[in-house]
Amino acid sequence: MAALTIGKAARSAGIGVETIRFYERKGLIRQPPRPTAGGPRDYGGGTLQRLRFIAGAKRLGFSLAETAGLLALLEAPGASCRDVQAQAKAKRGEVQAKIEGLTRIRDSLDRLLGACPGKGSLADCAILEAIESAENSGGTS
Amino acid sequence: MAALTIGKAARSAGIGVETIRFYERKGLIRQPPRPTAGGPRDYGGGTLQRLRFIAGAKRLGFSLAETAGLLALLEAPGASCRDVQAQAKAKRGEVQAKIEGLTRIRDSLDRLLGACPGKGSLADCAILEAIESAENSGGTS
DNA sequence: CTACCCGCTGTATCATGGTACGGAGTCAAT
DNA sequence: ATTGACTCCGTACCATGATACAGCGGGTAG
Repeated sequence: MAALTIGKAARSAGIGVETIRFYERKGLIRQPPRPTAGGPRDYGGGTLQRLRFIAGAKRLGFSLAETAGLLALLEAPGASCRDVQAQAKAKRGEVQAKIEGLTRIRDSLDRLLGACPGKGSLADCAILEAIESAENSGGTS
Repeated sequence: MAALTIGKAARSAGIGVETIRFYERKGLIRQPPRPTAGGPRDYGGGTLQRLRFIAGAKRLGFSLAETAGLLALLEAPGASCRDVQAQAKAKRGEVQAKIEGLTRIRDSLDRLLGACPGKGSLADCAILEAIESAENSGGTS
């Protein structure tokens, strides 16, 4: 396993060098020690794995703080699968709520697009009128 | 129409005083002139209407920059309903794309929740494994 | 030998949408 | 007369997730 410099690790994880350093500052990963022999730090092994984990969690909608929690679980001695499942369930609920909010917004837009003549002066624009009178249903922004 | 101070306008529009000043700094609304007679500025009439408009646009998912565009249309001499409709259609597309991305995320979470035993040690956790190997489909975050 | 890329470090900046605070002035009620 | 509520103004700060840049040093390629 050839030593991975930060640049190679970044490319391998599909993120930027600065992003890795940002994660270090945020405590998501530990900065590898400088080799006693000098030279660049080694981002291979567990560190690269953690970087990939962060990328994967991000794809699933986890925030960095939540991802940090999952990473902490990974290292907790008594952590169980149930803990992870609870996090995933909570996230699923959040995502579902966002979907519902956005769906309401989309439907409102559809309704307005249907009601708007689409030509002529602004005075006849159903969309602007609706925004002004603000009788649209609220969404989880 | 009794003169609306900034505080009353804020309550009336359901936002904070600081938020109104923030919108002024951002150019979304013009700061009303100080009355020659002294005393507080008057946020009634068109200004309050604009504040409500901003709140309505926000509920429909428009960003402040986009809302500024809509407000500019409201004042443009030659603006037509078609311009507004184009913005709304574009926003609908964005919202739809976000919904699809989130739906993929939700489905991934469902799949993982189904595959995960939900008890036992982390070594058996399908969720963590999946995050690490990152074979989940990407989402529009 | 020099250019150039890379790593290392610290700090600054960006976008987004606000929120908070300090200090001064004004106004009405007690 | 003093308190309290409010405005006004400027500036600073928050979270989130990065991104950029300056300045130093080492190794390699031409």
